[in-house]
Amino acid sequence: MNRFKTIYQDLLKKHGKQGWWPIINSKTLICEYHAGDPKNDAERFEICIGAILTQNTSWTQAGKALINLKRMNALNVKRMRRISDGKLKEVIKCAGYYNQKTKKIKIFTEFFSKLRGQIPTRKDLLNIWGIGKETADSILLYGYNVPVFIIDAYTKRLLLKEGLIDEKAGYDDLQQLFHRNLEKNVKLFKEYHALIVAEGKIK
DNA sequence: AGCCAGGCTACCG
DNA sequence: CGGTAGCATGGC
Repeated sequence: MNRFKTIYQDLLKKHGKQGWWPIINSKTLICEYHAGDPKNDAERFEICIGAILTQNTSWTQAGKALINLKRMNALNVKRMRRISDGKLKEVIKCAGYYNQKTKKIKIFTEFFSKLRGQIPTRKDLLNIWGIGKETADSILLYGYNVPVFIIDAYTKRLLLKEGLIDEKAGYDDLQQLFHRNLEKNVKLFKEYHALIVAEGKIK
């Protein structure tokens, strides 16, 4: 049993199942965690927009912005295209960086519409303005069930604390560590990343 | 009253 | 190339 697996088991024991990615319940307009795979393109689009909104922002704030969009029925390509930049800025304001995020969402929406149900490649995602490694990997893992391990600030802090990396390790270094020490299992990757965030939050 | 939040881009040397 | 300022609001 390697260290990466025991850390996972410890975190699972401590925090319980997280069930990411949260999806808005259409009736209650509440973000729910049920750990199901995305059922359709609408849910995938919602996950992608949520991933952009939560960049360097707490999910509490990103979720509010997402619900605002859901309430005005703008969480689909057709409506998102029609909404003005000014209006979009207004409703996502609570998630911060609203000028940049408006531009990112608009650009991403065009990309998404051209996918027509296909799974995007990581390379294509990274070529989109506003989509970096963490956002791309979040979209792939939670939106499309592609087994890529997501690295974030919490992940680095955790591995540093465990003495498994040094300070100068970068995103790709950390990702390789997880890929080499765990079986490529989508459910495991989803839950593990969520648990790392849960652990990171409480301090 | 600061500091931080589930990053990314642009620009600097 | 690696390093870093700027983006912005809300919660604590």
